[in-house]
Formats: sequence, C-alpha cells, structure tokens
Amino acid sequence: MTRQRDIDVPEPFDLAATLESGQVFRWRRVDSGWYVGTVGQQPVMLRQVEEGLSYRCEGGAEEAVRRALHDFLRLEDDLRAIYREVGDDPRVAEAIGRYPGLRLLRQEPWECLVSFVCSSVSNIPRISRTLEAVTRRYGKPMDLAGHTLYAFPAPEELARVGEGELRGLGLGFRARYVDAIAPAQATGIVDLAALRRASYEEAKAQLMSLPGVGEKVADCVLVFSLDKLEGFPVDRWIRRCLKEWYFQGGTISDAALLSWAQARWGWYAGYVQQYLFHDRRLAGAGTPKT
DNA sequence: GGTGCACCTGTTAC
DNA sequence: AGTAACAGGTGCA
Repeated sequence: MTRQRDIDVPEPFDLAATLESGQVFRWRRVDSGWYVGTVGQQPVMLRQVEEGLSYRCEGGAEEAVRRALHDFLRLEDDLRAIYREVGDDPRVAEAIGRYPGLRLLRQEPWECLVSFVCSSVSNIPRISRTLEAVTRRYGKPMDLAGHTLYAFPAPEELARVGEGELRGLGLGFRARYVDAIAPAQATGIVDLAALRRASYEEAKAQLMSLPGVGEKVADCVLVFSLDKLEGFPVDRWIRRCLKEWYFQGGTISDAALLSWAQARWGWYAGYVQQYLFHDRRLAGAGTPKT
C-alpha cells in the first residue's frame, strides 16, 4: 500500500533543478510534477508543493524514508548562507539567480561511482539510458504506485556480469572500467563508506587508484556522495567558462584551475561548480572543444 | 609535468 | 545520404 506524506524543506528549494542538473541519472519525471527514483534501496516518489515536499513510499517505510530524504537532499545545507559566501562573484551570482534552490545531493557512493565512470566522453541522455539498461538487467525490480523501478545492482552482482555483456548494454569502452571496479568493491579493496570519514586528499587518492577514475570523476564522487564539498570537478564546460571568465581565455591546466577554484571558494567549491555547470549547460553557450 | 592519441557509440551538424 | 565532429575523461606512450 502506497502512503503519502509531507516534509518540511528549507528555502530556497527547487526539486526539478536538483534532480535534473546532471548529478543523478535515474530519477524520472512521471505525472503532475511527481518524480520517481530510489533513496537508499527504497522506491520513492517526490513532488514539490507550496508548503514543501510531498513524498510517496511503501506503507510502513514512512519514517525511514523521511530520514533518508533528509540525508539525500542534504537538507542541513543552508543555501542562503552559501549564497552569501559565494554570491559576491558576479558569474556565480548570475547562476544562483537563475536556479535558486538547486541543491547538491548526497548519493549512494557505489551508484555514484559507477555513474560517473560511465559519464566520460558521454552525455546526460546517454548516461541515463545505459545506467537504466544496467539496472533493468541486473537490479532487483520494485513497484511503487504502478511505476516499476530497479535497485542499483551491488558490486558483487556487477562483478559477475563480465565486460562483454556490459558493452552490450551500451557502456562502450567504459565497460572495462566497471568490470574492473566491481570486483575491487566486492572484495573491499576500496571501502567507499569509510572514505566519507577520510580527508579529501586521502579519499581522492583511493578513488583515483581505480581504473577509469581520474581527477574529474573522483571529484564528482567526492562532492556528490562522500561529503567532500571542496571537490571541484573540472569538465569541458567548467574548463571553458573558467578560462573565459577569469583567465581571459588563456592557457591554464586543469590542475591549476582546480587549485584556483578551491582557493577561491573553499568548502563551497562543489556548490559553485554545480551552479556553473548547470547554468552553462542549459545556456548552451557554445560547444566546448578542449 | 606536458602532449598526443586511442577508446565505444549515439546525436547532431554540415 | 554519407561523413565528421562532438560528448560531465582516462590511460598510456
């Protein structure tokens, strides 16, 4: 039996911008403002309403889901305070002004890791499609209010699949990485949960020891799932807009851009990156080539 | 430490 | 219609 509840959320809050800003790839909009996805292993529906946020879940799970949502949506983050800290930068202020209420999410580290390994030289629609294919094929199916969704397969489950089959699902050259990372997780070579308590540098070094995980993917996993908000993923879009806005289009390495951004924005770097990325991507301001 | 290239594959641009 | 360029990068010479 599906139950519906409401939850208070801090202002500002924008569910659509948050779920559609390229942090998560398996949430989908269904009808009349409702989104369906999973939080933890639970199927959940979310809809923003005037008074806050409504959620639907399986009866009996209401309280657990409420707590999980608080975690997932990072409701403890005070966006107004963050805006005060970084809003003195006109470019950042502009992006904030266009998407007030866009929040970082606190994702399940394993799914987040696989997602961003699969993101390299790809695009959001394709990432969504291939992750959806993987979960349909190997994830446990669940039903909520007539919608079928799938749990993200555990490392042990993906470890049994094999590279060839992953390629068949559309992962391309990324299949080799996932095929190597899954057994490493399954056997505990890297303990993602423990990385939450490690320093940014230590956690990043461990992530980058995995095949298919470089600076950029590591920072995505750190910001989106491991509470390291000082991470600052430098992708094509960010590289381009930073060079253009702050370096007069000059030559500067990704490593230098990263240090510069972290020195400038500190713990808020992850938030700034997400606003700049989302804004730049939707603005479609020219196609970056390097 | 920097540069150049290959890597899958679906879209989009000429 | 055919082809090239491009996409939330990474690994390796």
